[in-house]
Amino acid sequence: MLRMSKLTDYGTLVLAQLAASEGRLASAHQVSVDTHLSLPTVSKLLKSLVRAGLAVSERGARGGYALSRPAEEISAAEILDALEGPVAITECSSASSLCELESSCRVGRAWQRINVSIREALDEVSLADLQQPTGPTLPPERWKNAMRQSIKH
Amino acid sequence: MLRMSKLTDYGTLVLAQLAASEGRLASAHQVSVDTHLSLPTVSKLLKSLVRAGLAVSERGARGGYALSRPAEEISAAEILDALEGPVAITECSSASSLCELESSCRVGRAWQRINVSIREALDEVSLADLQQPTGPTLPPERWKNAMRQSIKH
DNA sequence: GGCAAATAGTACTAAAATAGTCCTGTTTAG
DNA sequence: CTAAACAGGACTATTTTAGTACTATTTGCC
Repeated sequence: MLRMSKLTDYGTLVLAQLAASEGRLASAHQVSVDTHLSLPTVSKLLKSLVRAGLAVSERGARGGYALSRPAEEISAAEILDALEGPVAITECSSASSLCELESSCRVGRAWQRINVSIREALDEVSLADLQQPTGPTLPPERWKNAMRQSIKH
Repeated sequence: MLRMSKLTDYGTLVLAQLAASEGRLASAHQVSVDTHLSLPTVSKLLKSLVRAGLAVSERGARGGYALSRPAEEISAAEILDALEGPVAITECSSASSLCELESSCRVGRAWQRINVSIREALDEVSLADLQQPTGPTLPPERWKNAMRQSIKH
């Protein structure tokens, strides 16, 4: 269905929460309470985000997490990269013997072009945009459509 | 990793094969041989494609499959819709109680905006484009980059 | 110094989605 | 009437994902 995993979805909430905490450090526990996500899950996500460089941490008592950069400078593409690895529509059309067929390799390349388009779209949206939907809004009809699509199945 | 399923990848090969057969009907067996995919898998895919309206079938001896329309008129978006259901980055940010937090719902909406961008990208590429990579090609460096991304992990 | 509050890292389990196969039925040309 | 071919559904195995638990390390504070 070309969807991102739940963890990535949760991760966005966690990042949004950190963004809302401004300069202060937020503990995993605090984020867990604020987002209504379980502590182990939040903890796991925060660790990944630190490793990916989107968040910074301080250890010990009074420690916690914060964004490594302003929300405006964190793109949706980076969030996906951090939590599900690099965006890649196809897996290079599967290394197997298939690649001996020209047609298959051609197909693989074309999907890669699509991949680039998607990546560009993701690069243009920042965490700040994800928080504040006061940006350029779509006409109601299109919203409804998009919603219906995402709901059924 | 925001990738499409293997079946969708295979499905593209199958469609490309049908496109290559021009007006003639191709049997599932023939497509299986040409694409190097197993017969049951090809068969399953062709059935889905017919149900989705991308291919037409004729039953009985001498029956087989063909595209329902010229390859130029079949978009990548339709292929994904047919084989993995509607493209939807998030699942409406998961129906649960989370939606009571304003922040979460906001986040959900923003992902939907990204969703629309992706869909637009997918609408612009046709099956014919997927077959013939002689379209506007990207500079080598970008290709390499995209490749590296899709290979590792 | 020692305790409590934190993060870091890793390993494991359970659940869900995916891929792949098989079987049984129906259609149709020869 | 038989063989070739599609239609539909059910089932199994594999893989991925989600979620949890455990242990180690760091650091502030009394």
